[in-house]
Amino acid sequence: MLDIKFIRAHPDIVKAGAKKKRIACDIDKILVVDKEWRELQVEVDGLRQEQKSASKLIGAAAAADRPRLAEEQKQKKELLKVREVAAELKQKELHELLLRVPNVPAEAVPEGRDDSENVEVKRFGTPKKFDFEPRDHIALGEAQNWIDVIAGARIAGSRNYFLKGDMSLYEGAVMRYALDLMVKKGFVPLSVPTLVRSEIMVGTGYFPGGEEQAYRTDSRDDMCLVGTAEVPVTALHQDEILNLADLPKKYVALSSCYRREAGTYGKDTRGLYRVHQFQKVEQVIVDVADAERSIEHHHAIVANAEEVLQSLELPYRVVNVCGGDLGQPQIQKFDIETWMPSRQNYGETHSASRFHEFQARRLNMRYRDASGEVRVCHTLNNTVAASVRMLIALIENHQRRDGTVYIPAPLRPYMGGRDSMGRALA
RNA sequence: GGAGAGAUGGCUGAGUGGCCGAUAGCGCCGGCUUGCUAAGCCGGUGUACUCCUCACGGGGUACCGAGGGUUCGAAUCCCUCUCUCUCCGCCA
Repeated sequence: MLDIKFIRAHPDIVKAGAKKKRIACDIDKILVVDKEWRELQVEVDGLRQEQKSASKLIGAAAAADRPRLAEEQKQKKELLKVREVAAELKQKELHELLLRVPNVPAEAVPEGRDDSENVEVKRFGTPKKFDFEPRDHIALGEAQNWIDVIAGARIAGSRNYFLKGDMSLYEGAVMRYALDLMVKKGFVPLSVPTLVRSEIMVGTGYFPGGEEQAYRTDSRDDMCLVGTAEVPVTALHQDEILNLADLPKKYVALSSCYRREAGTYGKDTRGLYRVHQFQKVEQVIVDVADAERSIEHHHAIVANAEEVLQSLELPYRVVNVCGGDLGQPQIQKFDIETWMPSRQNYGETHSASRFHEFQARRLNMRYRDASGEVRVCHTLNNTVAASVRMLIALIENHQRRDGTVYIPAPLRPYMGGRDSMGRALA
């Protein structure tokens, strides 16, 4: 959420930002509602003041006079009540409008309509040329009895799956490797709730707007399954005023992630590229409101993810996501796309977002700066490793002619020291 | 799931209808004092919104878990909800 004061002072910047993101947003209406609300609030405050001072006089008055004075005061309550209700409704209207104002994208965000206009900023490694016809992860997984999408669909519907045998272990290996790497870098590991209140989804910027993408329980509980550990981790310090000395907060969390993938029928239907549930290790940083530092953090969390991919010998590229492909909350986003032979293309495996104070303001997450002033924090996050997409990249890129799969060195300790898995196929 | 107790400022903890945005202690900040790793004394110390002011600063309103209600007036009384604790039951 943007600061209403910022919108008042710089409506043109906010409008230009929304335009760059291709998000419709009526800023002029917000300014009108804001003005109306403030006028009502001033009136209500004045009426309350009168009412309070009158009440004090009644308290001080002789007992005999009180009933008469109270009766007089009762008459005056009506106007106050009417104006209070009006001010409250107006404030609510303003708040709901503000929740939908997109964050202003950074200068460095390229212009563009959709992901086809994202700008590649880095490429690492070279897609391997196979001297045999490589299998895609499904063919390989089914042949090795590692993946069962038929059973997944039977048990849980389409876009669900079972990982079996070594693939189940391999998923754990990748996750644990990613987690351990981040802990070595000083990130504090967290185990988090994945079923959260709706207000947390609002606080992190997923609602309003993203309701269709989240699984929700029925009205008995009205809870939401998170699509990423970013949600509970970022919200950990909701409503707190943090100590400057404790910042930055760096967290890493492994969690299950749940996504409805509404509106994706017919897209990525084969295989495990787009699924409803997966495992992910996520990195989150909460720090002071300093744009330069946030940019440094942004580059650092991208570098952390690159380190994972490089050490696992996977070719990838980094793209600077264009305005039209940015979500409402981000000020800038870098996606990392890893080479996937079955797609003959790079596929998104990581997403590094910088939010400025957008999330922290919604979550009311603040800190006291060196001068004692209370300020809203900045937040960032990035994937470290997301399970099925990483597994796709790993087994497709590292497959051999005979159907066995090479295990990169960092994962071997987590796989009983083996450098290969799978049996030779005919 | 049943019964009971509770939720107050950074922390501890008073406060059962007006003198309470809130006693006190701790912590923190500033100053004074004493030559001795520390103590004492004095003062200050919440957040948000808003109005006035170029500004320094000042005024107003709201907030005692959340939301409603009663009342001229609510931290205090009533209702609902959330959370915490204790006991019982059930259970991974």
